[in-house]
Amino acid sequence: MTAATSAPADPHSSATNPRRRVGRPAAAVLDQAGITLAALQLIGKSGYDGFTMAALARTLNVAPSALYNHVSSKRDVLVLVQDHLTSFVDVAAFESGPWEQAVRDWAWSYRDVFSKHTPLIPVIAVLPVADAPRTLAMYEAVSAGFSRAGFPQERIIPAIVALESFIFGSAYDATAPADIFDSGSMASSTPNFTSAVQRLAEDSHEKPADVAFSLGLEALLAGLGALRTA
Amino acid sequence: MTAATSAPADPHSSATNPRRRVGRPAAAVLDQAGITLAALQLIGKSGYDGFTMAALARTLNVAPSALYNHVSSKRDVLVLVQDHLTSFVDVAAFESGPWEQAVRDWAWSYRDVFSKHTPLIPVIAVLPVADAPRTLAMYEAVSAGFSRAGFPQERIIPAIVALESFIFGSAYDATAPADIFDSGSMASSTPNFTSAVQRLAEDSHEKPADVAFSLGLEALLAGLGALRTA
DNA sequence: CATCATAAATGAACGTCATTCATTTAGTGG
DNA sequence: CCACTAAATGAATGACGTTCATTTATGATG
Repeated sequence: MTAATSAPADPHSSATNPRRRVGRPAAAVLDQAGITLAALQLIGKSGYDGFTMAALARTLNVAPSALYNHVSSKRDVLVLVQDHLTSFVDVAAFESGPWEQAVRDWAWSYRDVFSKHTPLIPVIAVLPVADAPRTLAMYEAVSAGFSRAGFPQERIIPAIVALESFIFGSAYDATAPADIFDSGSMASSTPNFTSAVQRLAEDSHEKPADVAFSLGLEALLAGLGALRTA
Repeated sequence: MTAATSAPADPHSSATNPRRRVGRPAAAVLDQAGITLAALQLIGKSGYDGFTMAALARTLNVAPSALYNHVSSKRDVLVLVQDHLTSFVDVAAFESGPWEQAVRDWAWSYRDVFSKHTPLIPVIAVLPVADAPRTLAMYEAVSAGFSRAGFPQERIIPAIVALESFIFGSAYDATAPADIFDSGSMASSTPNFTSAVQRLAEDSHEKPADVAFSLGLEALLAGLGALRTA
């Protein structure tokens, strides 16, 4: 039933793919950068459900086992993807702009990037920074910004971690279905909650996840900003 | 190699298990509550890696397929577990105490419960509240507390969502390895970050995750509290 | 130029899981 | 007493991640 079964003989066949060969190719077909880009494309096209080692190998015209010459596990690929995505997070304003706006830019872009990649969050959250150079570079830029803004050294990391925790949680929230708060048949037994949900729906035309993110971020900005020694 | 293989014949055998039978037993062996408790025990003993439908069935002296008469998928079991765990989250103070302390109690207990169950977070974050009655009850208690504390109706849900996002993200952070911020060989190229990490380690004797959680929570309390109309 | 170690690919296993299904059985309502 | 049905079995299925023996082109070495 599989493709391999229906085209059994002749591994040199150029009918299926002119570039397919056996043994070492003219130049290495694979490397980590190529795998990362292919993974990113595949995820974009098929989502994380369709993201399997077999599917990834297929887009690279390679056998699944070939991938293991360049990465040691699927998790490894996810780490590569994560680190690549981090380069799309906007830290520019930390170099010059005012602290509050820099954090705003950073936080919104960080959330937006990873709300499309929530399956990476369990990976990031526990990943030693040394394993992801671009992620480390992001932390350096952010830390520098906090330092310049007058934060006491020992508060910088906790403040960043707190913001990041909020961002990761919010990335999940941004993917929640619109009717997540519909209490259905139990509405009558939860009057306070139900009326709060209704009032939100009536009053606001923005996406609920954006309202919550904005509210929380501004609260954190105000609270954390108070730590600065001007 | 499996137990089934090594004890092939006679399903009525009482040697392996005196209670094992074929067909409908005197009373149903399984129900959702029993499955939930068994799942919780299994997770406690073997973690989420060891939590498989086969392992769950084994602890219940039942074939894996039998579970599917009571739940429709493994995810279903996770939802049941999640809802059960939610009953351990402390919402008592919302009924009487001052708002700030109620939120503190709630947030810390919420984080503590789910930091031991982070694989549930992707499930919770996207789960319609109607599918988890105890979770819905928690929201009702919290909403009531916010209402009583003088929050405008349309801000209650966003405020709760913001707090919850922070709590979920912090639950992940609480499980991170201690050396997560060790920048290793790249330390010299990230001076700001590295010195901030060092200063934190020197100054604080508490767990870094707790410092960050406290810092973020107090900032959110201050910022969100300002929304109240006394 | 011959040879040789090696990087890098293949494809055929494996083992683990969740899930499905035909079948069997034992209570229960008519 | 009988038909219905809830609830269990265990065998089968199909993904999927990963391993491994094997093969081969390539570049370095002599």
